[in-house]
Amino acid sequence: MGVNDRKEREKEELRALILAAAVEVFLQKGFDNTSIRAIADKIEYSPTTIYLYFKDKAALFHAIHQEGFKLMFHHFVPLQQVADPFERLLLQGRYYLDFAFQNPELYDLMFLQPGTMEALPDDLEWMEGNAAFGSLVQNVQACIDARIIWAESAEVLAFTIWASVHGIASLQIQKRCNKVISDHLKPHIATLAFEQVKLMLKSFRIDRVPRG
Amino acid sequence: MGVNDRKEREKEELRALILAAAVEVFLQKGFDNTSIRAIADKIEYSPTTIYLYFKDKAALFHAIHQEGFKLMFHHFVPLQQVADPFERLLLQGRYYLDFAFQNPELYDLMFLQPGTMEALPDDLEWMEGNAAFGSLVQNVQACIDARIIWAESAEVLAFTIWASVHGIASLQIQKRCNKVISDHLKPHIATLAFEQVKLMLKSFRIDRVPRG
DNA sequence: TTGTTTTGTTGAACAGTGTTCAGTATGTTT
DNA sequence: AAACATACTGAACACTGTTCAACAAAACAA
Repeated sequence: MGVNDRKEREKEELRALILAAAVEVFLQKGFDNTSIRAIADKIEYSPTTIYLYFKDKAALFHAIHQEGFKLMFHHFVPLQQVADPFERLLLQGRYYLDFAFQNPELYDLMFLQPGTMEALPDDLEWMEGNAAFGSLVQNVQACIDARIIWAESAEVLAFTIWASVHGIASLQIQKRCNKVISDHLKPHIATLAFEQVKLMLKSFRIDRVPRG
Repeated sequence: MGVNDRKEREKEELRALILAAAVEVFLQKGFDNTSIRAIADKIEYSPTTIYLYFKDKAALFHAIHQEGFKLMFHHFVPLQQVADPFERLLLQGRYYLDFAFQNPELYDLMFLQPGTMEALPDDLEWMEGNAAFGSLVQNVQACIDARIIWAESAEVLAFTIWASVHGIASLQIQKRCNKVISDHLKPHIATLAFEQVKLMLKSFRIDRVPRG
């Protein structure tokens, strides 16, 4: 049935078109101002049509959130070229922050908007998040195996690291930094952020020496 | 002019009544489901009336956010009894996490919702945030002065600490933890969180010794 | 080539939202 | 008692997400 094949292809294309328009509107107008009608207008379809390809608005946003992870993984590709585990861990921190600062709206959707998580049922897995966190755990484990870092549990340490980096990204993106940090520090928040990550990661090294 | 005094008092009372109802609805129904009409219904006033006491919905939420900080400062009062600077710092981390875990909706409004910050004009200060962060900087500075901790800048280190703690709270409240962390760790996230804070703060101590 | 059925799309409507403005009703002052 | 000021509200506007009956076109059957 060549006809069905073509139809399926067309259906997939329209879905992709809707998703692309949704991403565009989302990045341009932000989370709160992204309406189904605005997306429909952009591709010159009726708002009703969108509901034939996505269950509801939450499902559509979940699809955008998946696109965000695709972009993030693409951002992480160069890491595989780095042989030294600790260097790789450091660089992963830097890339993570880079991604967050360069794509604040996407980062917000991926890690901050609660609605995005409530969209997927309780028993269903958060595949994208697991994959991202899993790669961090792996890198931490590599550092432990190479006796560069000591930790009881790679997962717990990975979580600590993730929380720290995410905390910085979150405070910046949610605009809590600019209102609290001294003026002379503001221009350097991005570099400051990475310095913090370096400092933290180094504090877990076995060979670290006391300061002072 | 006893009449004007009374009127002013009544006006203040109604404002407080609206705010109290707003907090109640907000804590009960969550951010997205808190509507002006629902608040108006609760106190049996017209929705229009609310606009006589608050410029718009953002201003109302900003007032709720201020209430949240009042509660948080109240939560922090016992800290003043702790003489040892490092103990005080540790305890501040614990109390911060306690507050976040016990009042997830309020914490969300105070530190995560971006709209709350956009409500106050650019040139205006974020008083509540500055006060909270300021007290952290003070405690860090006290540790530095007592030569318990070493740091180039108390402010930068305070920011690092805040980011770490906030990161944990954020991941938990935005429900990113449960989808990523192993099942056997989930019941202990609260204690785990504080262990992380302890670990991190201890890593800044001058007298710390290398592990392994 | 007809008639039938399936498929893709939509206009109109519903219930809800934040917000505004003309009007009312009440209390205070002259 | 008349004039004024104040506090409040009903109705409306322009949005929002979502649904459902209607419709056109394409695919299939005869």
